[in-house]
Amino acid sequence: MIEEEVLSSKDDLLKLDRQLCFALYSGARGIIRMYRPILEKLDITYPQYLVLLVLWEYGQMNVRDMGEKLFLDSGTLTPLLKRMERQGIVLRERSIKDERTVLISLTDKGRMLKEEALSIPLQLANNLDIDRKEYETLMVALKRLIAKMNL
Amino acid sequence: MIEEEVLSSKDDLLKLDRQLCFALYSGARGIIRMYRPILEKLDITYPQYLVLLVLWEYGQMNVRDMGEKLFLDSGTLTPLLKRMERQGIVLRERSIKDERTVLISLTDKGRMLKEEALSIPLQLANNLDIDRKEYETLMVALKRLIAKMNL
DNA sequence: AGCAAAAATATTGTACACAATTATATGGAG
DNA sequence: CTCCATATAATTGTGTACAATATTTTTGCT
Repeated sequence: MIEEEVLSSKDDLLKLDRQLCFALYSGARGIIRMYRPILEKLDITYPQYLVLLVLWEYGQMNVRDMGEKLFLDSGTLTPLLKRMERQGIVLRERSIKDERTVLISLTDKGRMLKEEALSIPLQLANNLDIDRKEYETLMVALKRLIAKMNL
Repeated sequence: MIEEEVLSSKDDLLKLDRQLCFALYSGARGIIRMYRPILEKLDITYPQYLVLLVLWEYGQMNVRDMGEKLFLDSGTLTPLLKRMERQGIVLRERSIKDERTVLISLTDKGRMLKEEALSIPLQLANNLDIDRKEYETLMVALKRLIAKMNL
């Protein structure tokens, strides 16, 4: 009996239930799923929402800096930003100072979306039924983890 | 001064730094990025690794049950499992009892991969430099959150 | 038995992610 | 001033995610 437990303990490390990464992975997908119906009303996806968050907070920015904020590369951002440009919520223009860079900025439509977005954080918090303390605890733990990764 | 702070507090809710979802999203991607070089040696991706974890733990299973374990639908799983079949690590066969279902099982190659995978959890824990306690705390918090989502 | 509804998987189409490569522009060494 | 290493985006190719739809099989009902 005891031997059996000892023997099985190595296998336990591979149980799905014990995987921190799977908890993160499914947690992220789950919460993005909760954003979906809300963001659909603004006709944007979650990664597009992240781009807007950055632009609302910092204003005009080139692709590289945007990528540093979101941990995304040009392979992901270029087509994503082109879609947002087609929808008329951002502008993409080559910098005159440095023709290598492309500056991303908000259109009036993009700026106006912020008004509609102001209520989103609260909606999410309500839907998740999470209190301020639990929120902060999880946030701190996640940031400690992220800090340890070589992003 | 005070007014300004009050006025800006609403905006703060939209700051990237305050988004639990972004922390989850980038944390998940960051940790999957740490798995990549390790899983590359086994010639599998992270979602494929999850499929193997399920099969190693539970044995043969149909697509629906696999999807319930991983929160993935057939639209994602079917092509993923076909790729794994081409690589010779799983078998896909229509059930005789119920021709609607497709049973997924491990090949010898798939079973043998488990031996190589046994060291992965420890490698990850080391690379992340996370201790048992912090690990458990984060795990509990994440599971509480996931339980509140309607997956 | 016969048939409509439900169940399981597959397919189609869109949108990320990301590695690897390409194309263009800049800046500095000689 | 020229050339070359570096920097920045874009492109290409592969692999997920997921909504919506289609296909096939089973089940429940009369």
